[in-house]
Amino acid sequence: MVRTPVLNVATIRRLKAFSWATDRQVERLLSHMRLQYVEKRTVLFNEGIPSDSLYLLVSGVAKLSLRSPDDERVLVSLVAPGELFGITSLMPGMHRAFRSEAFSDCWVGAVRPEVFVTTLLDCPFAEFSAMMEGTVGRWFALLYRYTRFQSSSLRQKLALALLELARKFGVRDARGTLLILQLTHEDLADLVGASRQKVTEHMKELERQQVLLRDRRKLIVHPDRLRETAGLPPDEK
Amino acid sequence: MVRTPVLNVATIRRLKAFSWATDRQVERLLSHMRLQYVEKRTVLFNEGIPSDSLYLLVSGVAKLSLRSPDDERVLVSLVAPGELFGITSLMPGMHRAFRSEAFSDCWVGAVRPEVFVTTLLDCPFAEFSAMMEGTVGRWFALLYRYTRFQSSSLRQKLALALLELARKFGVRDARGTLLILQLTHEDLADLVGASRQKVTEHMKELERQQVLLRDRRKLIVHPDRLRETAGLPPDEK
DNA sequence: GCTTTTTTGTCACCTGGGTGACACATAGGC
DNA sequence: GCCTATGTGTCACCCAGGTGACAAAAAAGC
Repeated sequence: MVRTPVLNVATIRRLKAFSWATDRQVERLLSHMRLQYVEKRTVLFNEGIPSDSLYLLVSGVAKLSLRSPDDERVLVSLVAPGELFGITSLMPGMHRAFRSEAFSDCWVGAVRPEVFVTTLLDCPFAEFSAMMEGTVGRWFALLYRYTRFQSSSLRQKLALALLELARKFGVRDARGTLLILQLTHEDLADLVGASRQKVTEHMKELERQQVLLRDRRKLIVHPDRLRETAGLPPDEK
Repeated sequence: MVRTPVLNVATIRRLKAFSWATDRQVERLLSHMRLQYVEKRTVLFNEGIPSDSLYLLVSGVAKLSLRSPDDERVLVSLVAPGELFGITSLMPGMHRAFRSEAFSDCWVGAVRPEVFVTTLLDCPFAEFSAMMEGTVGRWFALLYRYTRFQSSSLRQKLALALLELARKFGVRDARGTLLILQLTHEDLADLVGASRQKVTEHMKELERQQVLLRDRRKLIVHPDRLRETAGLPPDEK
């Protein structure tokens, strides 16, 4: 039998994440928090599902991970008691980036992100959320790329990096997506953490496979084929 | 001679980052924005310095990078026109995580983060900022670790990962910092993106070098020595 | 245009870390 | 306590990608 932990205002206020909140705020937040016991190895949420709750780890250890195309597991982070997680729920329309499961038996508190924000900050959730997207959205995208890098070959990393560049700097063109950027192979090498020479080799190979082509020093890429070589599902939207 | 770009309310509102703001808000923000021309290769800010401005890239391309201990450069991200960057300024007391320089000639707008937040969200900056730290702070720490991973050997990655774990799960102990966590070598391998076998080898070696020791299945680490093997400066605070 | 500098392409060679395989140690389960 | 499952330690072998070196091609200066 497991004893429900005591979750009172004083306990919460001791956490770094809430040290600046008033008693009233913490009280209100607590009244909206659903506390649940999660047994070791149980999955709390999976990658890709809509992100509609914010979690507070009360006790135990939680784990954020992802499964790469070739089924390698990447352990992104271990969550310590007192930490908030499931943070994608603070950005509009986001899906879970990582899978979360209990690394040990845990007590977890869940709140709706709207309640969390309006309680602690009293400003409309929609605005806060849009603000987050416009500011830390990039961090998130970067984190996503780097976690994927973890279990990728150089070729896949290049494809991943080029996809990101195409999203940011690409314009439609008869032959594909034109990157309006003068990138040297050395820049690409620094971006994917590889040597200049190997990048040259792989870029040549990608050209041969018609995944991309070059017009003088401008790149024209084919996003669909890039997704394929990166080992991603064939376009999500 | 370079012509100053036109920066009016209509232009700004077309950007994704501000699409949800009112004309009044954008107007007010613009009146507080210092516009500057930055020539290619010029450094806008360096890693480690206090973070007191938020930037909007008006035109051109900016670059976020970092220099690892062994002087390898890591290109973290290229910033496209319309994007905000220098986002650490939204978290309390943070220093710049990356160096930013102009990848091409750029026009850049700078605002104080307080003005940015209070104008667009009308809630006190201190609260917003504390909120950011408690929520996306972890993302930031992760991003930081992953960018460092980029140019590290397995040994260094392990040291980096163990340092992070020590910060989260460590308690002082006569012999060092005890990790209150049952971690298998496989967990560590997933965390640093390596094979279980090599992790075993390196852990043994780190034990031999007295960087860490094991008491049954609990780890006791020596943060100073870990920093050293990770190639970090000898403790920042 | 010509010259200098920067990029690209391609070698041959080396090494860190992945893989598979297996013996041994440890920790739970009951 | 014994048995089984899980974790650790250590091989021998292989390969992706790093390194250095150099030639050819493009760009940039002037």
